[in-house]
Amino acid sequence: MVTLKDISEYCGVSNSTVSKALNGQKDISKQTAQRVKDAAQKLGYLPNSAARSLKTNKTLNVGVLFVDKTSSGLRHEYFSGMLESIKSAAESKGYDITFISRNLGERQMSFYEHAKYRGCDGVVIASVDFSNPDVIELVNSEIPTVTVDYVYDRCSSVLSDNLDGMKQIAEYVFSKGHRRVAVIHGENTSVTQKRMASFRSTCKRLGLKLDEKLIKEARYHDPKLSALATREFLDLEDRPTCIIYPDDFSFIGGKNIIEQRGLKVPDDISVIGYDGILLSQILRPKLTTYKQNSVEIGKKAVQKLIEQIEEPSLSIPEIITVTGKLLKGETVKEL
Amino acid sequence: MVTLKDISEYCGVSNSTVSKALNGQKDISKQTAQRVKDAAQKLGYLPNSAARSLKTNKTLNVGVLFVDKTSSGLRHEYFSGMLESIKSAAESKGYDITFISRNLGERQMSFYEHAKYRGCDGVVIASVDFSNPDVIELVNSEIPTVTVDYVYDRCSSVLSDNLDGMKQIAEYVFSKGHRRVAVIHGENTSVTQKRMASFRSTCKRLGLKLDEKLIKEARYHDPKLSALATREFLDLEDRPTCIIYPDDFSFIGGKNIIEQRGLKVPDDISVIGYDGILLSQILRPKLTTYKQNSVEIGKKAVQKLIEQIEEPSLSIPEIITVTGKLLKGETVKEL
DNA sequence: TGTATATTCGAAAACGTTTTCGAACCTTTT
DNA sequence: AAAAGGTTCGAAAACGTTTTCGAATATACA
Repeated sequence: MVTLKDISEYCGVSNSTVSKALNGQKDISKQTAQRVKDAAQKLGYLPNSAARSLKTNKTLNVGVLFVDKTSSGLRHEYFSGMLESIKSAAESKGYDITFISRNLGERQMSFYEHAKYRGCDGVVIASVDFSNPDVIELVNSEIPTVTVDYVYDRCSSVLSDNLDGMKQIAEYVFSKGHRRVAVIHGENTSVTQKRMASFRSTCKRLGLKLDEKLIKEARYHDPKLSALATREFLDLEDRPTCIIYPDDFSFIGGKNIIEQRGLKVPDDISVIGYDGILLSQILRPKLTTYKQNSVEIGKKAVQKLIEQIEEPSLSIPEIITVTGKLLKGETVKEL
Repeated sequence: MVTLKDISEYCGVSNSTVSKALNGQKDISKQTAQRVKDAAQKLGYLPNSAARSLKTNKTLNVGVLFVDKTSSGLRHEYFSGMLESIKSAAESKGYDITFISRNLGERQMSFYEHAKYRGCDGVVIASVDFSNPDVIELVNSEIPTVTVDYVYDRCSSVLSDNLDGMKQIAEYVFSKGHRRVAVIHGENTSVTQKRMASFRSTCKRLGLKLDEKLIKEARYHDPKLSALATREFLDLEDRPTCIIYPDDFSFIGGKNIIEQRGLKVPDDISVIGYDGILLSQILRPKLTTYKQNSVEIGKKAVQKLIEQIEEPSLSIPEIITVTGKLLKGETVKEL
């Protein structure tokens, strides 16, 4: 292994000079700095990150908390897309990313302990149970954190704009003349609450009264439950003219029931999804859906986190909202 | 920060005694060991991994090389599933995982340099361009590596059993009486070569001659290209009775064309996919497909890698093949 | 020329561990 | 009672950096 020492001996200068030259300190003359850099290049020097972070207490490493409670975690395109963008945003800033989990080998540890042990400079928290005490401990610790799609008091967060999403969906559907609009929503989370509040307020604003019978709970990313709800809707004597699904993937469950009944989308019934996954744009008829900007969300989360890490005094907790875009497909009929 | 020193002062013993007690060295008496452990617990001690790995040259950290050449990388369920299982397998052995990329901040570095800088004890390589010189450099370095779905000379690899996969598919299709069977395959990789070799040899073994016109190249995870190929097949005067797709997702492209022509699966034409993604089992009719065991693949890759890390002398390069399973759906008609 | 100021460098301490080796003590054996 | 062996512990070095502070030299100014 090539160390500072090798370079210093090669160049006939001291350890500190080499270190300073390589780190661009300006109390080293141009000439020696260049000489040192050339030697480093020639000898194939790589800094030892362990030694470096032992000294500096920085690791250039951010943790990612991604717990797959329903075990669909990374299989969900919203999250895998976000992860990719977290990864590339972090890389471009010189940070690596490491997954944070609850235990290492036999050793049981909390998320906080794990992050601290691994020396993460900060942690992005996404796709977890935000009521988990372990998560709360991490957020309240001295380690900078940014949450995605959930807001804690003293911690920055990046939110997909669920208010806008549902608003756009509702307005679009209503503008197409639909009045009996059913909604299948996900489990009771803050995301779901926002979407439903947005739906209700949009109805109210437009002076449309909504039928509580047309609202049913299912689960995100669970086509079976959405299929059940769809069946119940179709069984109503006064069935809805449009069904809003909790997400694109869940819609597939509903689609099966609809086709099984011999009904056609959108002629017999209109549907609309949420997420804008690749599949939604491949399906025919093309699915009308609200595309969440998971790439931007991941990017913003990392940017805010790194700002907090590098400028802790200047950076104040902030709530960043990322809006998506209504993708007008072919599944909502003009009435 | 609580360090060894704090514990040693608290207990009135030396640094080394504390270290040895916590690491279970046996030249420390039961009583003092327990006293030290209790103190560590009480003071909330966490070892400093940087200091530890500076000394030991181990990091308990494995790198994952996942380059999204087509940028569909982690969006592909095969890979996101594998990543999840890599993650949990590594965790259960006490290792964290870190993504390895080509550059950190402004600093350009090769994969090898990155892995070395970050001090990875080993690297799992998947979903990359295996002909990339940077990948080859890493594989030939002193850092233990395991590749997925590709074989290098002196490096262990874990392979999804593409020979078995295509064999099972072909045998099944032929057993259902199909004789004009079209194959759409992915870009020219070792995986594709294996699948096609398997298809050809199965034909030969069964004494069926295959029509080269019924073989077309598309790309993995690209429904548009598969749609094109499907159209060409359907335009043939003597069109195939069954189409084998490169993967389940690509099939959706073909499905659109088929339905657009007013044809029905499986009555008018049979189809079969590859991968066994969640979607395939939700679709109606349920897709017949070969489910690759991505979870097992990830797990085996990590196990082999850690074996290599911890027992370098005992561990010899090995090629591990993981078979999948034919999921008999409803898309292949009995002729 | 002498003094003040910049510039350039190096010695040494420090970060928190692990590990070697020897010292001290205790137990057993003869 | 002495020797031999085993057990338990600590001093100190080492891992590869960064950083402080002072020394030495060069430059500027009067």
